[in-house]
Amino acid sequence: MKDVASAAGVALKTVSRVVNGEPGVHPETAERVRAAIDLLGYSRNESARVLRSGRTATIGLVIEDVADPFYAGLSRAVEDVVIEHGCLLLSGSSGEEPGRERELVETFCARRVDGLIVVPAGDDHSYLRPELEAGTAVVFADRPPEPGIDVDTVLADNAGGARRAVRHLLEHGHRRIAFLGDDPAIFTAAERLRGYREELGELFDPRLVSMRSPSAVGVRAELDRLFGLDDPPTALFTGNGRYTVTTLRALERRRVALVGFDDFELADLLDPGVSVVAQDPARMGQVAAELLFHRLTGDAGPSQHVELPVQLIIRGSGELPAGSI
Amino acid sequence: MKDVASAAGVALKTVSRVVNGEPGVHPETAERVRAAIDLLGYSRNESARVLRSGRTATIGLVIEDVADPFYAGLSRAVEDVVIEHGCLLLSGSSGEEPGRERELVETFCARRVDGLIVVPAGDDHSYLRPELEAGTAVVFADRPPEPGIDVDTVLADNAGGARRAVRHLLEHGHRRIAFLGDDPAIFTAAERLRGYREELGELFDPRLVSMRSPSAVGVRAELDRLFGLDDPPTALFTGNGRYTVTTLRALERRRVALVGFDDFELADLLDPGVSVVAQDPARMGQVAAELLFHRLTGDAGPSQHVELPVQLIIRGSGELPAGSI
DNA sequence: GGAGGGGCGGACAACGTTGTCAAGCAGGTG
DNA sequence: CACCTGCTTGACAACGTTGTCCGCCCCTCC
Repeated sequence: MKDVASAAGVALKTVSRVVNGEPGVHPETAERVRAAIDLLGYSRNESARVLRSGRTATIGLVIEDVADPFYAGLSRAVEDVVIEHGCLLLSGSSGEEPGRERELVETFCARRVDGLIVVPAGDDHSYLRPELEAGTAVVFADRPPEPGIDVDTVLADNAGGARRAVRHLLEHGHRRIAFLGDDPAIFTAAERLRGYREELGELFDPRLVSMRSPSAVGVRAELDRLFGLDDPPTALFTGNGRYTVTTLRALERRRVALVGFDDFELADLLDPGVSVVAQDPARMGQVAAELLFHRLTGDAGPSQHVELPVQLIIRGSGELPAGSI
Repeated sequence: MKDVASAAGVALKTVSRVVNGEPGVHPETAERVRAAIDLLGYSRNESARVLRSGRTATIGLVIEDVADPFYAGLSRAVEDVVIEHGCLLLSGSSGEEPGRERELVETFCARRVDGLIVVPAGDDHSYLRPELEAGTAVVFADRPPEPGIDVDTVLADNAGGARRAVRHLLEHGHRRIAFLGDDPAIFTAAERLRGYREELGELFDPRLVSMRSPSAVGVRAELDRLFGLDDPPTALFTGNGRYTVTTLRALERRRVALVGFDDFELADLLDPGVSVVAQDPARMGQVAAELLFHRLTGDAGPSQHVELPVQLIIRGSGELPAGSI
C-alpha cells in the first residue's frame, strides 16, 4: 500500500480510502490510485486489516467428517450463507474425537474467527467458556452442548422421527421391530433410541436393540443374533445413514422390512426402495449459519433452540409385510 | 499479551518467548508466565503473528462443490494432510463458475494463504500470474490449468479409464456403445470422450454421443433418442458419477449393459451391481496436498504432473450381454 | 577483588492497515 | 476583505506480535 501511495503520489490514507470505497476522495485522485494498484498488482493484506479492525470475516466450522454426505451437505449450506455475508469458512473434521474437536475450536479461536458452528463430538464444552465470554458467537448443530453452556442450537427432531418410523412399521403389522444404531453416548443415537422405545411401549424388548459403531462385521453378527432369536424381529429400524447402508449390505439382498434414519442417494433405486425418515442437512446448515449471523449483527437475546422437522419417505422397504424374510 | 506480561511481572518479549517455546527463559519465570496465561485465558492473536512473520499456516482449497461425494472425499484427504502440517484449511465451492473460482482464489490470496489447491472451473488462469510471481504455491487437481500456467498438477487417467471401460464392453460383445457425459468444455469430460473414441476406432458413431449437463429430463430424452435409433446402442458408458446415477434413474430398472466413470456408494447393492471405472478422490487430494507442502518446504524444481491410475470394478452391469434390454 | 563470559530479561522497532484529527483549499456570504 | 463551510487530503498513532539488540546479574577464573 505504501508503494501504491508513492506511485500515485498520494498519502497512505488516501489509498486506504480508495481501497475501502470510503467517500471523500476526488474521482480523479481515486482513478490515479486505482491505476497504481493495477500496475503494481497490489492486494490488501487482510491480516493487517484484521489486526487493526478486529473483524476477521471468517467463520469456523467443526463437523465430524466432510466426507460423510450428511456433513458435506451441511457444509455446503453453511458455506453459501457465509459467502453471502462476505466471509470465508475455515473448516475441520473432528472425526468424532472430543480432543480433536477442542483443538479445532481453540485453533479457530486463536485465529479470531468471528463465529463458530460446532457439531460437537464430546460432552465437555467447558473449554468454550472463555471464548463465549470473550464474545465469540457460537452455534451448535445436530447435537446440543453440555447442559451448562447456553448457546443457539439447531437439532433435528430425532425422537419424533424415530417414533414416526416405528409407527409406520407398526401400521404395517410389525410387532417385533429391531433397532440398530450408534453408541448411545452420541446424542442423536440416544434420542432416536428414546423415540423408538416410547413408540413401542409395551412391545419394547431390549434384546431387539443393538447399539455400537457400525462396522460391517459387527452388523452382520448382530443380524445373525437377532434372526436367531426364538422370537426374531420382522422389521428393522436403522439409526443413521451409514448404519442403514451397512445393514443393507449385511442383509445381502434378503428382503426385510426396514426403515432407516437419514435419506441417502440411490435409496430410491434399490429393490425395494428404502423407506427413510429424512433429515435436511442443508437446511440445518443454513439455519445454523443464519442464527450465527443474527448474533453477529448484534442480537443479544436469549439463546434460541430450533428443532427441524423430519420427513417419512415411503419407497417400499418400510411397507413389506411381516414374515417376508 | 501485554496483560499477561504485567500480571506475571515480566516484559512482553518474555511472554512471547514462553508462548513460542523459545530457549533462554528461566524455568521459574516461564512457570509464572504460564500461570498468568491460564489465569487470564490468554490466547495468541494469530493475525498479529501472521502480520509479523508472513506465514499464515493456512491453505486455500477451491473445489466445485463440497456436497459432491467426489470433492468431499478429496477435501477430507487434503484437510488431513494440511492439519498434519499444523495448518488450517480455507475452502470454497466454485459451483463450476469461473467467476466464482477467481473470486475465491483472489480472496484466499488477499488473506495470504501459504498455498492453494485449485480444481479449476474455468479456462482462464491469467489472474494467477501475479500470485505465482508473488511466491504463492499452487497445485491444480482433477483438471489442468490453462497451457501458459506452469504449476504442479494431479490428474486422473481419464482417457485411459474411458478406454478401459469401452474395452470391457467390447469384450462382452457390444459394438454399439453410447457415451453420456458432461459438456466437453470440462477437461475431464473431453478426455473421457477422447478415450472412448480412440478405443472404439471404426466403431465410433457420433450419433451415440450425448454430452450436456446431466439434468434428469435431458438424460431421459437422450435415452429415448438413443434407443429410438435404427441401430440403437446395446451398452452405455456414462461419463461421471452424477451422470451414472441420473442415467440409472432414467432407465427405470431396465437392464442395460452399463459402465460408469467414478465409483459411488451403493453401486454394489443395485441390481445388477454397477460396474465402474473408479477414481480415488482421497488419493488425489492427498497427492495434491503433499505436492503443495513439498513446494512450501522449498522445492523449486520444475513443475510436476502426476497422473493417478483408475481401476475397473466389475459388479454385473458391465457384463450384461448385448440384447438384454 | 576484578575482569570476562554466559544466561536471562527487557526496550524498541517493524509488519500493513485503519481511525482520529487536523490542515489546506476553494467558494460563498456578511 | 474576513469569516465560515464543505470538500479533499495527509500525518500520526495504534492494533498484537516478533526480531534485533542491548544491558543486567551472577558465576567463574585469574
